[in-house]
Amino acid sequence: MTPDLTREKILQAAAAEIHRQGFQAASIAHILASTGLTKGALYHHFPSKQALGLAVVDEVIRKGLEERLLNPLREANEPLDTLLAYMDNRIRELTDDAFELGCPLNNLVQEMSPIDEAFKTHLDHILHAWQVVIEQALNKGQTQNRIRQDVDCKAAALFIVSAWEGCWGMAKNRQSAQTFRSCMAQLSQFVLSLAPAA
Amino acid sequence: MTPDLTREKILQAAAAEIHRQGFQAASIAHILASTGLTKGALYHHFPSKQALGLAVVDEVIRKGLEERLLNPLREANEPLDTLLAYMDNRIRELTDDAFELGCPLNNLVQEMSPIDEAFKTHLDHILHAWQVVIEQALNKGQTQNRIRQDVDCKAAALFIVSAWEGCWGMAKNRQSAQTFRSCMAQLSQFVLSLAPAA
DNA sequence: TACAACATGCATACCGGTCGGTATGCTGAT
DNA sequence: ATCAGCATACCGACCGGTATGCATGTTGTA
Repeated sequence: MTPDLTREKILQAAAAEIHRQGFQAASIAHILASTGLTKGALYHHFPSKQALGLAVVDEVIRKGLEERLLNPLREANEPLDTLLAYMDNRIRELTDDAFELGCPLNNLVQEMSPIDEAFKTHLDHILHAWQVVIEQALNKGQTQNRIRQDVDCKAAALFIVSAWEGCWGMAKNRQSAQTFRSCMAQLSQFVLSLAPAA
Repeated sequence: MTPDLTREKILQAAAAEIHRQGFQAASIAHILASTGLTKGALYHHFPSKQALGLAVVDEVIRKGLEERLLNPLREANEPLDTLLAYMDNRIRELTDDAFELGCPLNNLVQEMSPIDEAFKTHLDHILHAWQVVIEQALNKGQTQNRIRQDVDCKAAALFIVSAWEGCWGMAKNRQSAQTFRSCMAQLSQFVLSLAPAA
């Protein structure tokens, strides 16, 4: 068993525990119990619980979003279609149990941003990257005349990300994929309402 | 000092502590220290920490929302104007420090809904009442021909509440009233986009 | 009206359990 | 012989909750 694999096991277990309980309520003991490792292993690879949490943010949450959404959007020729298609995919694929625990990113933002500067910074980097990617997608849409020229792409992108997380939050409370579907459909309508009058 | 006043002091202190730290991280000792009271007082008026939290939800958070928004909307002749005016008021009046801690309702929803059934139920009652009030405002707007007849008022109301909380969440992460202003302005645009073509 | 009996409204002291973190020891590879 | 890679044992701090004590009314009874 290589050291890197041990580190990865701890990271994944921590990500799952944090997703379930939140960061503050996440128990080091639970994380270790689910891996079969002990504190020696954890504190060999991570100096503190906070460092472990930040590693989860950067190496699990951020990486996941980059791969699923941000990179495809950056490389797309028709990013507007890619964005709408991705929203549509999420609507169809995510099931009820996905909303039991909510969006890992949104969860940490709500919990940690006001009480931990480092978390706030790392999380905001993700949200900002997300916003910028959507903003550029809207900009490209403007050059293609698929978005009205008077639209403030930066503000619209900020709203889209915010509302997206808001949809997650509502679906999490209802624990209902149907709620998420309905919400995201309205968000799609908002994006479409940015198009020029037919 | 009447018993009711003691209870109220505990409630307010608990609401503030929960707003700052979240429910799970909220410390009974901190709450009591800020009031000058002791555990005897608290456990005389509330059987448990959970009961105290639920009382905060019902008697502080819910009551506040009812008085500020829900009741005025229910009684309004032009609820659509009342809604837009309220959103505008919030945009202008709330300052940066209001977003340091975020929306008390949204905070608890994100933290407690997945891990405590009682919290989930009580919080969902508030969200549902909020949604219904907005839905009825949109319905009234339809009878007044200020909202298109093809609009799904229930779905639109659900999205408005979700996005509203999403705006809070983003502003909380950025700790910026300007972010909230920009976001809520886009939400206003969404509401206006439900109107018939001019 | 006088006094006992009792309940209300707290304060104080204490409990077991869990937390994150550390100091130390062992083991195998280099 | 050294050091990375872990395991084990232990620590003080804090947690929510409880048991008990003690005033201050409030009520029942003669």
